Amino acid sequence: MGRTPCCDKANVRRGPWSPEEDATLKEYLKKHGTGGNWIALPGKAGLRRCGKSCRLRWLNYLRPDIKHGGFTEEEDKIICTLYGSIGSRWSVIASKLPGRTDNDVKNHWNTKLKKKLAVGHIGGNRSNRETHYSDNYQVKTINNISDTDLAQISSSTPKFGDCDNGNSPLFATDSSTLPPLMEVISYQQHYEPQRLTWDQSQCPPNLGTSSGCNSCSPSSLHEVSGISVTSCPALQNKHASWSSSGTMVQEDEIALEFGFESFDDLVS
DNA sequence: AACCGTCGCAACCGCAATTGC
DNA sequence: AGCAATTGCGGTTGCGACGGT
Repeated sequence: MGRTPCCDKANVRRGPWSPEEDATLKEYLKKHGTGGNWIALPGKAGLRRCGKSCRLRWLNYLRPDIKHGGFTEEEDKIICTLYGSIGSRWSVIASKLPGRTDNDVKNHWNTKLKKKLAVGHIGGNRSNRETHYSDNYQVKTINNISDTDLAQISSSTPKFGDCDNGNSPLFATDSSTLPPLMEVISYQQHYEPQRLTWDQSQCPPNLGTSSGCNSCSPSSLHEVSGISVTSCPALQNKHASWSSSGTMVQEDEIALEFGFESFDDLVS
């Protein structure tokens, strides 16, 4: 027994939506709404589409309040900042950007912002970290970055959900397991940047979630604009830097990694 | 003009979470 | 409580547009 498919794939259309299909779906939703059941909707609306496909089309494209393309600098900053705080929770990030969908934000990140982040990253291995944080700050273009590098950049982005009693490499107290690049920029109420380290002693195990810290579990992320380091006791150490060598990373270098000219520019 | 590589976006896929029975 | 159906989400893929050679 496998999982029951959401629709009969042989009998549904796939690929790009035609204007007629768009109009049909729009018209139906205008008259009837979703009826609380997307799976049954295409049949009722006379569309040969999977319910999931209808839902996606509506949410990402047909909704009247959707903005497409043309992300502003302000939106870029918000995305970068939130990504630095919570990682790839696109729906949460999108909820802070009126008219933007999670798919839009995700695409924008993958095609534009990630590259901004990658610029300035020196290699994926730890031996290069000293170089990266030295005075001779080097810029590496996206073309020179391997998938492994990017994966490491991505995986090194701290997430509150990764609060796992210090076992996560992201927050390990053992500097040898620290990721190579990212500084943690916390999305505090006033976008106040924070440098964070992991204080294992402040996040006791068995607090009620499998991750060992219910203060910073994903469930606390519903209202992202309210996130602050104070939501996780283990993240309250605000002053230490995150660098295996102990070298404090210059604020403007952080901003550079996001493609901004200065740290003030990033957090303003 | 033809080819090729890159980019950006829409759509799909599969899994986890939620809901309803 | 347990199961199936449905929804939500993030990662990935496919493809057309575009620019460079």
